[in-house]
Amino acid sequence: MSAELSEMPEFSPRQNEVLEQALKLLVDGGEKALTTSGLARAANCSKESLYKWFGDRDGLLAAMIAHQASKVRTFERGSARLTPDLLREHLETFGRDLLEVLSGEVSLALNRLAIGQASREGSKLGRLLIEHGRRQIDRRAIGLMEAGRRAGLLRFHDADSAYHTLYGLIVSDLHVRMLLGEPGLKDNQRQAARAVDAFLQLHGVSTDTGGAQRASAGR
Amino acid sequence: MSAELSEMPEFSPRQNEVLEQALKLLVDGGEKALTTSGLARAANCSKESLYKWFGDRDGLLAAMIAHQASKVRTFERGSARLTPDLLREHLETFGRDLLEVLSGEVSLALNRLAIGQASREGSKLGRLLIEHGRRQIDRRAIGLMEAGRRAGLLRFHDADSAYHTLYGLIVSDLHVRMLLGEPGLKDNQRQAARAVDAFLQLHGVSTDTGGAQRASAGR
DNA sequence: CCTGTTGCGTACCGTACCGTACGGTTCCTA
DNA sequence: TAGGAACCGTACGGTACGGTACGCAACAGG
Repeated sequence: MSAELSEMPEFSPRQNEVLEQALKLLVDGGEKALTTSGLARAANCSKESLYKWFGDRDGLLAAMIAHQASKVRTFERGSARLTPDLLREHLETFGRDLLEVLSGEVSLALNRLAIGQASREGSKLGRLLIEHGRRQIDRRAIGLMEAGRRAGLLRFHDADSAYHTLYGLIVSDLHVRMLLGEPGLKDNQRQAARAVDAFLQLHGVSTDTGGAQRASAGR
Repeated sequence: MSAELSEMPEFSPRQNEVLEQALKLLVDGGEKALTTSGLARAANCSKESLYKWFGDRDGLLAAMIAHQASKVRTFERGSARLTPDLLREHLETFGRDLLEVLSGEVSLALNRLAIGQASREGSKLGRLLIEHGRRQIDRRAIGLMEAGRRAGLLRFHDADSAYHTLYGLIVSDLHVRMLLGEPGLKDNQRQAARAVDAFLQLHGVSTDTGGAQRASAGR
């Protein structure tokens, strides 16, 4: 689908290469490790080029976010005739993908960066990250919600609200904990399955999909 | 109750005064604004004293977390004979308090600080923050869970897991969004009520507490 | 009154980083 | 082949911060 293809600043291959190096530096060294000199050295380019291309250090950071977001395209499902089991499967896949993305090294590093800068500058990076990084996955989920309702499998007043419920059930406080440095889950699939069970118990139609509830073991 | 009164480093009144100033600087300037010189100037003390008292800049940050945590004592409810309505009320109060704490300026600033430092140094601050800032509130919630089960009002296999479900329903992605700079909710009470509704639908006993479900409007 | 302690104010040092400038090299184009 | 643009590597200036050292005032006890 790809309604509007976002403002497309898009960078040259060489610039993308540099941005990739920048992400690498950021991931395994934190913001402190991402210096213009260090990036120039690591990427075999000159500082002058960095400032010519990205204008500013903040411009570099914004470019990194745009670059990373451009890599995480999520496909809108063609959605061939939803069945209860198919809906559950799509929801679980969504949950697993969400956890996978949120626990990714690059995502964590960028979120840490934006959060660190959130105090000053009116949280420009934060808004950028929410816009670019979130819109895609939100769209996918809400599409799924409404497809489920159209198929008579889900029941809710507000798709956005239902989506936030699903999100909370899947992620809980895990995202913040990982941002603070705790390790992620061992089994994202299991967590997604449990969350979807609960979600369907809340918003699924009474004819439950495939055998009441599943196993629900401890965290 | 206050079982163990935590390791009690505890600081002198003068030191607490300085720590308070440090929090103030951190809150409305971010980490960049919290410099030793700036703190010395703002708190009318000398840098030498800062280093004598806290040893290090990281020591200062840790002291700030400990100091803030020492202010947020949460009372264990005496829990006089739980009724369904009382349980719901306690859960909603817990949810509102949780949202209130998480959206507090100081909490956000400290979380941002710890998250910014999470990459380097093995996320020492992050662990500190989770330990000091979270244990109290976790205890309170889990106590509530188990009291509810003992009274035959809640049904779950694992109190910890149920608590995380409640947490996710209450907070969803709001915490991260606020950390990124977005404003909080207008009505925490409403959000708490909706979360508790869903939670009781999942883990409450069939005899629902007072009239099926309440209103559930859009976010 | 003398002396030791505590803490304030400030000057200072080394370092690191942002941003710019300059010389040299490669590659494209006329 | 000549000219120019883009880029690399590096060096430099300005600034700011962490941490230390020194001078001085207030105050306690003998």
